[in-house]
Amino acid sequence: MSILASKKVVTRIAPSPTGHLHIGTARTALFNFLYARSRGGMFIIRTEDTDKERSKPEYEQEILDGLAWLGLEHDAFYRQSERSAIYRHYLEKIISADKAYVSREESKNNPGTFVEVVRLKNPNTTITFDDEIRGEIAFDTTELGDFVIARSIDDALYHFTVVVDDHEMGVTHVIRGDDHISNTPRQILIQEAIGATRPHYAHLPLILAPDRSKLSKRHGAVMLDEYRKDGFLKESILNYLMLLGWSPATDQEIFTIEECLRIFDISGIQKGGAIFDIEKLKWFNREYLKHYSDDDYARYASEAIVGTLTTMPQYSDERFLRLLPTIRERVSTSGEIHHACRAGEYDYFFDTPTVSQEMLKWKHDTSAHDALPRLQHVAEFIAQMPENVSVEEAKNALWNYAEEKGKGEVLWPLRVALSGRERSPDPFTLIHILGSGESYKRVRTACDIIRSSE
RNA sequence: GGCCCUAUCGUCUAGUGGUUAGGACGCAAGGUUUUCAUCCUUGAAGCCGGAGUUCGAUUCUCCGUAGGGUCACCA
Repeated sequence: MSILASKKVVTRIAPSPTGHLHIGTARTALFNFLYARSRGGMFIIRTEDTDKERSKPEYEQEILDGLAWLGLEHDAFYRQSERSAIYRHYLEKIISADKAYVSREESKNNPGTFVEVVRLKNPNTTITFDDEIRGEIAFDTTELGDFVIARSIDDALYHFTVVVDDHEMGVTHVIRGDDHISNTPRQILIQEAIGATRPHYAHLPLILAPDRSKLSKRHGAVMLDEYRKDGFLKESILNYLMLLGWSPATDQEIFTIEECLRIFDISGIQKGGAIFDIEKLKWFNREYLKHYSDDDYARYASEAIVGTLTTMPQYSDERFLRLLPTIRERVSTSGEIHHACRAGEYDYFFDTPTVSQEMLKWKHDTSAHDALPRLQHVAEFIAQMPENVSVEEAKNALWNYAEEKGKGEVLWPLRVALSGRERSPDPFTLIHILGSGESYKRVRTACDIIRSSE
């Protein structure tokens, strides 16, 4: 093993706190985290806040919170705004080595005023680097010219600070988005000027919108926080992001973070960009939610329901707890529960529904009156059930009668009488959730409605 | 436009110089003790195009085409 290969791996995520935590930043962080951790290395977070105008502390906080929520723990944290002395040191060093120079010119930001920017002396060579994902990439740097690396001796710019920091922090692997490929040659030029060793580069394919352009706000939710608020679990997000642009070369799709750590390798990273598919993310979320205990799911769901129902069920409300399995098999996220509640989807479990005659008909060419004797009979069965009747008990009590009279003839009007809806869980489940007393009342009400039309 | 990158079902992907090109999401049909959902089964759906190398290219090479990224005193 060579000296270089045995060197401790150091990776970093270098977000600029100029906006919310983007889902793509989260994925880049994940890959950096996995690569470092799977090799016993270090994972650094470095806030690149050299743009004083656009950088905001609250964005930095959100980024840190988001990554912590995902469980991507870092070994070190740096803030570029606190490192200007270091940048100045390197700037002075390369200026005196005649590899960069101060140039007095008219400010582009403030026309009319003059500033002393620092420009790198471009040796005008062709830079070739080996990308771990794409192989060899060559650039002719002539067209870059003597580009600006600092607004002033005390105010270094992005390309310069990145190179100095990666060098100072011993970063061995720069794993970042595809959009940085064209930045790489100029950063290598700076490395050579300050005498830094070149790190390994791995440029990740971008996360794309459905139209194959770079995923951005106009495509909908791109912030990690939005998914978090919608009730996506960190496990689902991590698992989905992991498989977006990376493959283990097996059919396995569900991974714990420990498994990811064991099998992750750069060689499995795709070259082409990957479209973000919310449907697949939802599927992952359902999968992970399946492992929740009833109690955990109750907590998860009740948070989404707060304030959405006309009659607010308490966490301890028995009826609400009995309803949960039904909700669970119908939604992917707590956000969906929230929307369904707001749309009144679950109101009939807590408030008496309005039952229409038309809907009580099993077949359109029949009359609602045909349902009357069935419902009256069913009401008698229900009257004999215990209040906390189970789904099985309800079914056993009614099944023979339903078979005898025709399942649709009995079960359809019963289900409508209980729910007031075209679509709902089956009547036995409804009786169980509502309780036999409430169920009896609703069936009697439906009978009254039919009679009142005569 | 210059430079750079990419190309297997709609989407995420596996894979090979000779395969019935595999899986997952989604979709469709059928079934699971009426509807919805769940679950099960089945199905439709793909190698961007053209040359070249080769006995044989989805796979290798070149050229197109398409898409994307990037061209700041932002990061």
